[in-house]
Amino acid sequence: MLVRDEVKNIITKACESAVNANKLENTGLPEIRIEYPKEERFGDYASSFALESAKLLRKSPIEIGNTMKEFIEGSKIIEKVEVVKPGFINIFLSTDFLHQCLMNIRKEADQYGKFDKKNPERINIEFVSANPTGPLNVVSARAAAVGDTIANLLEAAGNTVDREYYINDHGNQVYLLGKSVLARYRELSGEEVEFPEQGYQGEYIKEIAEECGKYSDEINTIADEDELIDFFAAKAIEHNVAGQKNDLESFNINYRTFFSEKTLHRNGDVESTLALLEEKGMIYEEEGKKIFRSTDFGDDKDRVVVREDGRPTYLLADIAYHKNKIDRGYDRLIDIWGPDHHGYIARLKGAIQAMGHPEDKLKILIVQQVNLLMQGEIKKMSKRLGKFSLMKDLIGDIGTDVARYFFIMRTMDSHLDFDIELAKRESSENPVFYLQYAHARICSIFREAEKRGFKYNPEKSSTEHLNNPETISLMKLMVRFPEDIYDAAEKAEPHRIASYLLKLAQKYHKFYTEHRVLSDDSVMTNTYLALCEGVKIILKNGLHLLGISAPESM
RNA sequence: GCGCCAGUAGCUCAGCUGGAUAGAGCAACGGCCUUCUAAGCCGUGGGUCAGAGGUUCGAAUCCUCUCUGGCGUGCCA
Repeated sequence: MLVRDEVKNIITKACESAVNANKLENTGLPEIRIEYPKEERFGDYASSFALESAKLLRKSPIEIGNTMKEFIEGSKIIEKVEVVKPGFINIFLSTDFLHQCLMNIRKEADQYGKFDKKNPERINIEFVSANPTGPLNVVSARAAAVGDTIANLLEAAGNTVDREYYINDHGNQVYLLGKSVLARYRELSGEEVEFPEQGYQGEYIKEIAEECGKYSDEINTIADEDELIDFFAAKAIEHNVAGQKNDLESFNINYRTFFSEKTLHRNGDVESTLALLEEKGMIYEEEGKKIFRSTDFGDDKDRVVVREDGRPTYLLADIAYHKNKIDRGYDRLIDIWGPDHHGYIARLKGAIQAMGHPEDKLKILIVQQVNLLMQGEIKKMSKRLGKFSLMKDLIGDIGTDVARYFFIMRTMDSHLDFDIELAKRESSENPVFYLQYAHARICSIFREAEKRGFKYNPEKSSTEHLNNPETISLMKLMVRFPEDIYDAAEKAEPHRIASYLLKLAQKYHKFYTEHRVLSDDSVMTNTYLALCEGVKIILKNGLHLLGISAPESM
C-alpha cells in the first residue's frame, strides 16, 4: 500500500474515533484528502481537513486539528503530528519507518514502484501512427516518447498494455505517394514527366524510385496506369514503414501490432461497421451520402461516412478500426494524437458511444506540437514538400536518451520549442546526464567498496545513522516513488516522473557531498550503502520507465 | 465567428481536483576537489503569475470578459 494511503487511513480512523468519543460532531464531514506540503518543515503529508470542516463544525480549524491530533498520535509510522497556523494537520514520518521502507525497496528491487492489480485492465495504446508517406519527423518523436512512457506507466500500475501503430495505407495520400514515385521512376529512365501538382517532393522519393529499378520486369508487365500507381504506392509504403519501424526501435519502442488500414477495407470490417451504425439508427441518407448523427454526441455537425460515389470516408474506416480494437477484447483504448486532429475527437468518441460503449472506453490525448528552432527561428515543416527534420537525425545528433528526456520533461499540452543546436551544445550539462551521473556515481561507490574488500551487508544497517537532514529528506522522497508512478499513470502525465527523478538526483548529490559513504565504521558504511542501493534502484527503475538507459559509469 | 492549447524569473518550463513565504533547469556572478566520479555541491541577484472583474476564511489555480501567440474548424488522412 502507498504510504500516502496509510496516512489517509490513519487520519480517517482518527476522525471516526473522535466522532465516537463525542469530540467531533458527525455532520457529513468531508473525505480526508492528503496533500504534499510545499516545504519540508511542514511535514511529509498534510491534510486541510480541519480547514475544510471548520464551517460545518462551527469550530476553529486549530481546535479541530488539535482534537484530531490526539487520535492520530500513537501510530508506528508517524513520528509527530503538528497543527499549525491556518489549520493544517502536518504529519511527519518516523525514521524507523523510513528505515523499514528502505529495506523494503531493496527487497523489491526491480519491482519497486510497480503495482499488482487484482483485475488488470487490458489497455491498447495507439500512438505515432504517422502516414506511411515518408520518414518520421521530430513531431512524431515527441508522440513516440510520450506514448511509450505512458504505456510503461500503465504497465507499472499493474495493467496489460499493448502498443499499436495504425498504418494509413489507404486513400488519397497513398495514391499521391504512388504517383510521385512513379513520376520519379520515369524520370530515372529518361522520360520527360510532369511531377504531380500535390506530389511528395522529398529526396527519399527518388531513392524509392531508384530501388524500384529491381522490379523493372514486373513493372513492364503492368499496363494500367492506376495499377501501376498502386504498385509503386505499395513499394513506397513498404519502404517507408520499414524505415519508421527502424526509427522507433532505435527509440526503444516495441510495438506489438502494426495495423494496416487496408485490411479493414478488404475484410469487410468497414461495411459491417456501417451496418452496425445503421442498425442503431445512427445513419441517415442525404443526396446519396450516408451521414453519421455525431451531433447526438456533442459534435458540431453530422459527418459523412460514405460519399455519393459509395467510397467510405476516413472516418468510417477509423470507426471500424476502433471497433476492431474493442472486439479484440480491450477494456480501454488510448489514442495519442497531434493537435491538428483535436477537432476529430467529438465524432470518434461519438461513434464509440453510438456503437453502445461508454464514453470513457476511449481516451484521446493530444500531444501539442513541436516547434523546431534553428538559430532562434522557427523552422517550418512540411512533409509534402519534403522539408522537415527527421527523427532519425535527431537520434543521431543527440541520442535516444537525451531526446526522450527532452520530450518527456514537459507537459504534453505545452507547445515545445525544440532547439536542436542547443540540445546538442548543452548535451554535456543536460538534465538527463545529471540523473545518469547520480546512478553512475552510486555504481562507482559499490565498485570502490568491493575493491577495498568491504563485505556489504544491509542487514547490519542502523536507523541511528539515518538521523540526519540529508538522509531523512532523501528517504522521504524515496517513499514517494510509487505514489508518483500511481499519479503519473492515473493522469497520463509522464513528465511527473522526470521531475521526480530530478529531485531525487538532487537530494542524492546533496547527500553525497555531505556524507562519506565508505568509512571505518562498518555499521555506518552498511547503512549508507543500503541507502545508495535504494536510490540506485529507483533511478534505474525510473529511467527505465522513461525508456532511458542507466549507465554504470560515465 | 466557433472550438482546442498556451501566456508564470533574461531564456525554456514546473506548480492549476483552491491552501502555508510562487519553484526548477539554463544563463549571470561568487565560493568548494590531498579523501567513494567536480557531468557534483553551496551561495547571490532576478516576478504586476498577460489584463480586468467575480466567487471565499484563502486564487497562479475556479467562473466571466478582454488582449496576445499557435492550431483546428474537409465528403484529406
